[in-house]
Amino acid sequence: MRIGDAAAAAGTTPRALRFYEERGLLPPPARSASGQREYGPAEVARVRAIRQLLAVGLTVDDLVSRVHRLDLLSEDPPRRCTDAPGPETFAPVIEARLTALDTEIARLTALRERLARHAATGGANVPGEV
Amino acid sequence: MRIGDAAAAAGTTPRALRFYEERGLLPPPARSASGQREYGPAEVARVRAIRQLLAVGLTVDDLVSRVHRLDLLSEDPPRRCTDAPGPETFAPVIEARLTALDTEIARLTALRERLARHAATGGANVPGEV
DNA sequence: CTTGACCCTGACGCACGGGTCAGGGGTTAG
DNA sequence: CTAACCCCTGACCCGTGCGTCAGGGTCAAG
Repeated sequence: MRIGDAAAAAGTTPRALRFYEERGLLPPPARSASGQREYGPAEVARVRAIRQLLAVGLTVDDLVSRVHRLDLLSEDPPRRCTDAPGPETFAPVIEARLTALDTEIARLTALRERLARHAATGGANVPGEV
Repeated sequence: MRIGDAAAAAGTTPRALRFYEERGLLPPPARSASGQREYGPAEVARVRAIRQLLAVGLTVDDLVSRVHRLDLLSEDPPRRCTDAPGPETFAPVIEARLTALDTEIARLTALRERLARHAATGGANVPGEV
């Protein structure tokens, strides 16, 4: 499978695949004699796993730090009783991400409050920063 | 007053003042013979107004679109019964900003939910997008 | 006069996940 | 053989509000 089909199979674009590879999320794939990337079902599954984790709010760097666990997620039967703790390995980054999200949500909510008050009062004074 | 003092008086930096000027939020100030910017109390007040609006969540572009109303806000006695509707003039952008904030908050909240579920279930499947 | 603090313009950096050329080569059906 | 489509690498673009050099003039005090 060449990059276009692999990307389509994983629900993304060739550019994204090259990007993941460049960032170290995908191992350098096999190349055809003329230098074109060749992908198999395993890499497509891995890309799916990457996309799920990204969609859920993790960043590329989060994944890079745990890249060695990505394979565990790409396998169809989630046999997570082998020896590795399975997806829980992502717990630390997920925790951190949750905290960051909470902080950001709180910040935006406070901002929203202030903006609403600002609109209501006519915008004279806002407490101020430092 | 030169730029450093003006910036300090407004609670910001020289770079920010040049930036506002470049973006059209501040009119080009008077210059000394040697080309240095000269500011008076009026511009400092205007910068304060700009900073308040930014702090409240509006963007520079929001302000640019209503730049002609900034002067009204910079005056000390909020005489908003002259002829212009006063700060309410910012209502449209504030509305838009509130909507944008709500959307963003909702997005992050949903993300947080998904991430939390992902962590709880062990990260097997996330519904997916298109 | 010299020093140190301030000012000038112009231009790149940042965080994020790719999008979008540009210029050149591979591949395959008709 | 050729059109039409795919792939390659390298490099710039987006949005936000400035921060931070770089290289060079200006100003006030000692």
